[in-house]
Amino acid sequence: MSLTITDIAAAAGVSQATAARALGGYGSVSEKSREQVLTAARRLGYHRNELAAALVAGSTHTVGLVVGDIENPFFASVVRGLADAVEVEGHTVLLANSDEDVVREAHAVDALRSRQVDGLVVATAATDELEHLTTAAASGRPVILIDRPMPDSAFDTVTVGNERGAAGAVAHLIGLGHSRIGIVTDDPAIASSAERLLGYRRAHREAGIGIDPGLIVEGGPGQEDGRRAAGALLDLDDPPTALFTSSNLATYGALSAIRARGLRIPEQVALVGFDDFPLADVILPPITVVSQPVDEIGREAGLLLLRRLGGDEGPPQRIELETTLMIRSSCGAKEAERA
Amino acid sequence: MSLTITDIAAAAGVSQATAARALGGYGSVSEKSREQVLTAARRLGYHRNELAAALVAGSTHTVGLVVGDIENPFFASVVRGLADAVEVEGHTVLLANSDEDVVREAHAVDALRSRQVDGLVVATAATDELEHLTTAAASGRPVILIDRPMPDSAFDTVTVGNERGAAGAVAHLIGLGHSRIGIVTDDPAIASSAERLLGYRRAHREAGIGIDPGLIVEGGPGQEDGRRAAGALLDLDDPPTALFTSSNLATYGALSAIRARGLRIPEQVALVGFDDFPLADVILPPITVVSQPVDEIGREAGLLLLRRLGGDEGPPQRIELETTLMIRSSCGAKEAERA
DNA sequence: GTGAAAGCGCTAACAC
DNA sequence: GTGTTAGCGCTTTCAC
Repeated sequence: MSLTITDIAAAAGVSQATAARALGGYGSVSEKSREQVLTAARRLGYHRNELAAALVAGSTHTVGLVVGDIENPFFASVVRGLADAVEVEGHTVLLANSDEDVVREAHAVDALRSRQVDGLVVATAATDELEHLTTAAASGRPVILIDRPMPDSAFDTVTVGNERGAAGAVAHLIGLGHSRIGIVTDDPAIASSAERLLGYRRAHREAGIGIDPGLIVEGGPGQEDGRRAAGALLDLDDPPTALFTSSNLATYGALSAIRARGLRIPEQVALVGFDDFPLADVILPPITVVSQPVDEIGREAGLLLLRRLGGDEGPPQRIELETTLMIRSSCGAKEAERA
Repeated sequence: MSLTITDIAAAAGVSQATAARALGGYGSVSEKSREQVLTAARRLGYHRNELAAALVAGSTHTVGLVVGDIENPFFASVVRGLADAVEVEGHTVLLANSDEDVVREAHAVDALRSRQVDGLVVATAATDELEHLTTAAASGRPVILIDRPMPDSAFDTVTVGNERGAAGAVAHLIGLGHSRIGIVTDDPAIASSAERLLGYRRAHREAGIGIDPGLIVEGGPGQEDGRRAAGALLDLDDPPTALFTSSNLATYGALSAIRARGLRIPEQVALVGFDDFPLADVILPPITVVSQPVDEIGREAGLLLLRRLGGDEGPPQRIELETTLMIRSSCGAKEAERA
């Protein structure tokens, strides 16, 4: 259907192998035949079939990425970071959504593997049923886990300091005088969410403040989950004076719940979110967040993957990136208090 | 390296061809050998190599998508819509960013084509140099253009009623008493942006209001461009009383410029944006926007692509989706005025 | 229904 | 430096 190397070889008057060498840039070809082949290729509009090349060479120059939801700005940035990082080496990203569902994730991994991706980057929704990931890794393809830590696994991971970041945010709230702080968690089965809850607890412990279990509410992956959870917190008889939301969509939901009740931020309820988001510094009031180096997560995963593809056989890497507390105005911190 | 059909065939005690038929679900296989093959495959953990299959069958079950910027929520939703639509038929999305640059776009198209995608969906940054797209289409692979109309081309397109939508938004502003309305355009070379400007003009014309050319400012693809452009408008000696922003990132930028100047919306400056965005209805004040059916754009493109892949040889389709004016509070419209 | 054999477009030995 | 010859893992005739 399309032109093949053989067509170009014929047009250039050389053998198929020589044409392949000239086109592929490997082996040795005389300047003369090189030119002839390249000219013929250009003239006829030849397009290389990477598939055929991959079938024999064993590399598709394609990396698979599985995210929970591409519409989540966090993942969008991860995609961007990964794409930018691997693109410079000629790789392209095959994308799949899991909708935070382990079964769909396994399907996605399968779909990507069957397309022979060189490696896989996945923000897994799994906690224990890692079989689809271990078998993928066992097949010899590097698998890099992002965002959600996997302490006892042999996978390379790129994560952020969830516990430390969360603890810092909650400590900030406590420092501002809050002692009843509600937390809207993500799905607690997701390790990053669990770690953020750990940070919440640690900050309380270190400040010598007890935790009212009723102030810990389980959200979920979507904005609506966050809205519901934050709403439940705000509707308590003795509501918290501050909210800590465990993900950007949870923050969206909390914002929505707060607005729906006509509450003023930070006077009536303070708010800190984990993960920065577009407009966070533009809306009124600007929202204080624990900012994650989102692009960098994707970039580091891409770089690590590239290293693995380059033959790095070292022990599992656990890259942990730092978060930054971006103090804006949603907690009532005065300019002077911003360290 | 990985298991092949031949391995399974051997394990099942049948020929490679029979195993392939059982595994591929084509041709005719007896119930007995079928079972044997499938069992062996499951037991050994066989994974089909789609590449090899694609090489002979001619379909990779992969569609290419080129967007300007995956971090733009508009494109993120398009990706989601497309992925969901094609996934049900077993296709996967190969994603590439163009950064709104025609050269990078051409590279992206090349990268996707060489990976033998079955079809291409692209939000092209091109206006006249369509060669990379026409040659792609000429190669027999369906190419669907989204978001940006291409009136004189032979491509299938999925767009929205840009002019109508923009005109409606501006008419809304005029109806509220505004006569000095600034517009922050996207790159005017992009057809959708040009159409939105046309809508802006038409609304003025139909209302019998003259346009001050100084009120038309060119933005760009990013938030920063919008901020700069909106800022220029606001800093005019005789600034507009209302702003119409031509894209969501332009709206972000305008919001930022407005906040930086401490202006109140809508009292000191009204605002309508083209394209809805997360939090638009949650921030204060909620922002009036021309909402596009974003998921549907991707979905329709996916469905159309699937139809083309299914053999539909009909004339170029031009699907134009409707926008909706979401009246919120950023223009000062009273509840009563909301039709 | 099943097997043998050819071939998709390419890379990679291996001779010359 | 260049051509010949094998495959990569699969689908697809074509006999049987």
